[in-house]
Amino acid sequence: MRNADALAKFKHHLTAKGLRVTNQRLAIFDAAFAQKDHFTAEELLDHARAIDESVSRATVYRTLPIMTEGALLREVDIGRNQKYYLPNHDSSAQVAQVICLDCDKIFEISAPFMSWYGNTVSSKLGLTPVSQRLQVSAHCDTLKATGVCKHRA
Amino acid sequence: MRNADALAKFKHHLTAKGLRVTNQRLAIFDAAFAQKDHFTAEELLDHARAIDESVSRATVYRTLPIMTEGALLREVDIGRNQKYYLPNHDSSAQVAQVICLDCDKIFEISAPFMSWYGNTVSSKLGLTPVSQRLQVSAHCDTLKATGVCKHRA
DNA sequence: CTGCCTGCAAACTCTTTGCACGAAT
DNA sequence: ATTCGTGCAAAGAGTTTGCAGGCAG
Repeated sequence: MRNADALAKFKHHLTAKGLRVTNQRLAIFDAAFAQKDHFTAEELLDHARAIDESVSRATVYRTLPIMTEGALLREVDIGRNQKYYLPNHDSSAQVAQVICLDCDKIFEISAPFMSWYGNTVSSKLGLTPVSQRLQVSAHCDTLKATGVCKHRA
Repeated sequence: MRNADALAKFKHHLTAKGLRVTNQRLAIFDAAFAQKDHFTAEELLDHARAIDESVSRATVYRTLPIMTEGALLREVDIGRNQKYYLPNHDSSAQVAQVICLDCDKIFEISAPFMSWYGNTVSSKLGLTPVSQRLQVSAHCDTLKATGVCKHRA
């Protein structure tokens, strides 16, 4: 999804929900879609403020769930005390995360079989799956061998 | 693992680490292993205090990582703002969680294929897997049909 | 006796919320 | 003109930590 398409989708999502298209929300959108990697709420605030200085932390926190619900962002919770987000360029993709414990990098990996698993297990319990998470925490081989984690930016 | 075995393992883990066997730690252990289901730190505090009134919140929070590291408890993070724990009766088991969004119950499900997945994906990235999490969030079919979630205790 | 362990309360981090002002429709 | 959105600062939840006294080894 190109940013222009995503922007149109965002505006459509807002109006469809009876929400307003404000400069702050647009700045937050732009800041989010300029990121190449996962980001936190605080990082998003910094970047959004670089675009529109008036953006406040509260508005970032209020906008993130709106964008997540509209499938513009994906929320990634890896069991730390803060959540990570990333632009959702393909909302149909089933993805898992591999987290490098040495450099803290999060890799998004295609995992198409995940939904099969969720359906199988849930149906046995009389449940209908809504979402799934598959995460692998791992150590860096290169770090162990050479003392440097090759993934570190 | 029967509680007596677990208790021996706990004491052994403490002494092996140069940690002391205190009444508070034993009360926390007993409280944890008396639970039939997942519990939070706060719930554990309540139960531990029923055994030894002197147990403080701080000691519970300081003991939980010790027990987790010693494989006496398993820590389950389902992306809420608090962690859940449960006695780790079989530390070799690969388990996934199915979370009922209607009654908040957490089901532990055997998922022996998880390690295969972790190894496969990690090796491509030059990483060695340490741990894995597979979680399915789901809605209750019975609730939808009859208005009552049959899993609710 | 030594030094780890403890309870208390304050601190911390991330996130949410009440309020009065401001802006989108 | 209405009503929603906003920034600010305070509150909130869960967890961690500094300190002075207490108990295990």
